[in-house]
Amino acid sequence: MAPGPIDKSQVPQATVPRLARYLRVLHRLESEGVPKVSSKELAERLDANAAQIRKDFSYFGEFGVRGVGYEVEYLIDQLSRCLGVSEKWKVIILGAGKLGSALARYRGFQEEGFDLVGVFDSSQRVVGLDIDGVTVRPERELAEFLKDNPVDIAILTVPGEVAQLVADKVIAGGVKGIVNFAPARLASVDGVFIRQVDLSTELMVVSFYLSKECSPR
Amino acid sequence: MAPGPIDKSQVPQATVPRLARYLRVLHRLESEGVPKVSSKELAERLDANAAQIRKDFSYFGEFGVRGVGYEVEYLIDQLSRCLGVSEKWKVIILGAGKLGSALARYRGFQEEGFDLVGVFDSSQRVVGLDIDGVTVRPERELAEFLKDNPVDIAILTVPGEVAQLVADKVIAGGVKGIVNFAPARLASVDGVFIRQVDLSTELMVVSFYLSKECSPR
DNA sequence: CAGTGTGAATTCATTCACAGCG
DNA sequence: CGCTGTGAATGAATTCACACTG
Repeated sequence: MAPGPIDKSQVPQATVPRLARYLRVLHRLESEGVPKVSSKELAERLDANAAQIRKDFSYFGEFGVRGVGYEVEYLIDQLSRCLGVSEKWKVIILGAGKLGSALARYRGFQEEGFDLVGVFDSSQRVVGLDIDGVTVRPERELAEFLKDNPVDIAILTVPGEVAQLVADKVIAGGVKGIVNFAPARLASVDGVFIRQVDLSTELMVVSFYLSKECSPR
Repeated sequence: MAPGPIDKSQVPQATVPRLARYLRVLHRLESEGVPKVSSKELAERLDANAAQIRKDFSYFGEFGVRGVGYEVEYLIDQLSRCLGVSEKWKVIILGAGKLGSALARYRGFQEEGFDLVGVFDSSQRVVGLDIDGVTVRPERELAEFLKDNPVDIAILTVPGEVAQLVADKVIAGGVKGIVNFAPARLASVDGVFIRQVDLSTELMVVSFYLSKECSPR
């Protein structure tokens, strides 16, 4: 498989977040000094199906050695490249409330090729604050900032009512990817990838499975 | 359909988070004073497929009127009941770092039947702090707290290294649902529902779709 | 021979299309 | 008539099972 550049639209959508999880486990294995791993061992760590893991890899190439398994370091390199995390992405965070500043400090982002270059907020109360070395800027400077500093990805942690407004601004400024934590569906735009993350939905999913039955009426 | 209590294991897993999103849109419609809505109108608001929405509802009952549509208020009641959010769930948050306290303050949780009854942290630096009326308790008091105050759902916002440890403690204390924000897969336990939420995975998914191709080697 | 890579089989999810009802 | 509710058709994702290789 994979005799040349891969067409990403051929990769099942469900595969993509799994690749990220494989990568995390592999990093852990690497830090434990484990040199190689089989799909079966990976599957146990992830409680997943070994065939699923192999198939997921197969969309991108042949990364293993038959009868042996996968070399951890090599597999990390390959998956990182496939996921695009070996490139350096410029990221900004819109909204420096609790969630925004939690994300700004989150180490996982910085470690995986995401370079936080700005945090913006419209409230005077937080503008000027320093979050782990990044100063919170006033939102009215956003458009100008984007002119001078091309940004790839915007993380939206603004209130739902202004999410679409802010999204429009960053898209106008050339941002090509958005992770939206605001509880508001954003209008889709050609050439811009939008990922919706819904914290309260997660709680409701848990409550669904906890409430034992659902008697009608 | 649905002549009696519904068997939740019959409901497609993909349906559950969608119900939560339907509910949010319906609440918005309600606050706009809209009395009824068709599956087509809902679909437009959500950019989803109208048949999908009707089918999702059909797992739980017949909520609409043929030729007319759905009464907004009635539908909210029904879906809330199906999702279990009309029950009152006792929730604790483990880990009062930035993310934990962001979630503690998040209004959406409180509004939808989730009652935050405690926040715990192991660090002296945050124990005793007040987060919107809830005091951060020392984690060593967790087991005792759970004995006196039954808790349904635990939100884990602790570092990945201690996530399993903390999860074991809350499960021992009778918690039946966990939303885990720590980047660590938790061992599954019978009778305990665990939902993994992965913030850095979301960023990687975006980076995947942004990086235009993935040339091998 | 152990473990990958992958067609084929299966399961799960979405969408279509229309009968049936208010 | 218009819109729901739902079997049937399609499509996507997962799992099986085994040929193949180092």
